Amino acid sequence: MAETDPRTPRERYRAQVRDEIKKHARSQIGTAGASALSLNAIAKQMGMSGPALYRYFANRDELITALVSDAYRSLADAFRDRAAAGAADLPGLAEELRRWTLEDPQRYFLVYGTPVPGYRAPDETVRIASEIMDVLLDACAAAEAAPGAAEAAPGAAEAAPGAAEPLEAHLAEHRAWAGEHPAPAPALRRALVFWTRLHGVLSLELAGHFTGMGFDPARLYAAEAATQQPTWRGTPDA
Amino acid sequence: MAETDPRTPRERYRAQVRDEIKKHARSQIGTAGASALSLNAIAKQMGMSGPALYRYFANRDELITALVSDAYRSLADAFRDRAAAGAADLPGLAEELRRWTLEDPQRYFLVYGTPVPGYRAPDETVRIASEIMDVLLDACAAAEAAPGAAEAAPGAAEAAPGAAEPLEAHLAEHRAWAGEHPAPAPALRRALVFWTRLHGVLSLELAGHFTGMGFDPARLYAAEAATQQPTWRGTPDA
DNA sequence: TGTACATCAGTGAACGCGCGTTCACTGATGTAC
DNA sequence: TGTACATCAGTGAACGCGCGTTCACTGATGTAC
Repeated sequence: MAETDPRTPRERYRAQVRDEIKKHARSQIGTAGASALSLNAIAKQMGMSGPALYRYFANRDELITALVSDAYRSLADAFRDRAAAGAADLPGLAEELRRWTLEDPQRYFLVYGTPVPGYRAPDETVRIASEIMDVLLDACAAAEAAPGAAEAAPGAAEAAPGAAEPLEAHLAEHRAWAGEHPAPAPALRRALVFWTRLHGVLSLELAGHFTGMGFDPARLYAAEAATQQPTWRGTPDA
Repeated sequence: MAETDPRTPRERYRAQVRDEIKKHARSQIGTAGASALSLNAIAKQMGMSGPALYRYFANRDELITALVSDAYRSLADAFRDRAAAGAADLPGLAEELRRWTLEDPQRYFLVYGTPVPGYRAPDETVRIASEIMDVLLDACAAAEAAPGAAEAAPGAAEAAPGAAEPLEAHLAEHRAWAGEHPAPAPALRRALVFWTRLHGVLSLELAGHFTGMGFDPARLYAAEAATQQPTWRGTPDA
């Protein structure tokens, strides 16, 4: 079962220390904020001298880049795994996003938070972001094809009819972000709306804007996640 | 028309310099990020020595506190003014929020962004936040009473019926955040949903997650803002 | 198997820098008689 | 109106600190013959 590791012991050791550095970096970011990352402080936590870290990362920016890439990667993996398990319907993805976020909020900040001061995200992130979007579009295309989607589609049944159609028309003409995905315009709209609604709850929740309000954000999140699910013919939950 | 200013020339001068410090602080935050605020850098920009700022703010934290309070205050004022002008319907408030946000994005970050490292927001902000919520609840209560609200209310007409009612029930039992406001449960729900949907678009937009996607976030925002508006009896926009 | 050499992880000293903040001061502005 | 005094904005030097990063080095680990 355990495949023979082609790496030399030294390479294994390197990878291990690299991971430990990132682990400490993550925990430091978690308590202090994105831009408050100090190489010297990490080294101290690890019982090493500061300059030792330069064996593993060329400089501070490269460490941050690695953290950002890892964060993107972990979300994309979570989505891909869920899709591979056949549970990539919209509520399933919503649940996965929330789980991923709350399990380790600093990851969320790295990907979706206020951009770090002078830092420019690596190009890799663009590619991973579109992987994530692909899973989402698959789910939306499926939802679109489900019975009941046509009549009960939010665009048609939601309040203020007529507000959604122009958006769909606009998206149909500006679908570069969807890449090669063949999702029809209503699915594109569904994906964006789904995505922004979830982030609306999550971002306010993480920024602490619901603390002291008394209600449970998870309920709000679940309700928002459900808005993009086509209506059943039968009764819900039965 | 110009009322006699009861302040002494010295007091006026103090207020003026204080404002100028905050102005430079804001522009510094805007380009660099929330926690990258340096008193010495501000002083240099103003052609003063660093210690001079201590005549106006006891320390760095007090400056940040002032900036945060100002940001909250300016949004509350914008909402209050809009309400006073009789244009505090939900699309109107959505428009105001977007205008306020894009006019000066650092204000948005100060209020709704990733919390600053070790910084604790002043208690004043809680009070101002509830002022904002009050205007929102007024608008939602009005929307709730509008013709068409009952049938076309998002809770009833949106996809996945049955997902909204439990949320309303939960909110009815946890309405501490609504303060004294007599808004009924559906209005509470409407306010929260409206609010989080707008922030979902804004936060992703400001974090740059729509750049390169090709479509216009303003369209998405407008569509989301319209979801909580009750349907007319007649045809929309006509 | 043993020796000679190369690789490379980690150290400690040092660099220049900018930070928040204090302190004793100077000099201008305002106030009281 | 003029003088004496108090107030207070702003300065310059100094503090200790932690930062990212470089450099020459030591000593352990791995490789080649």
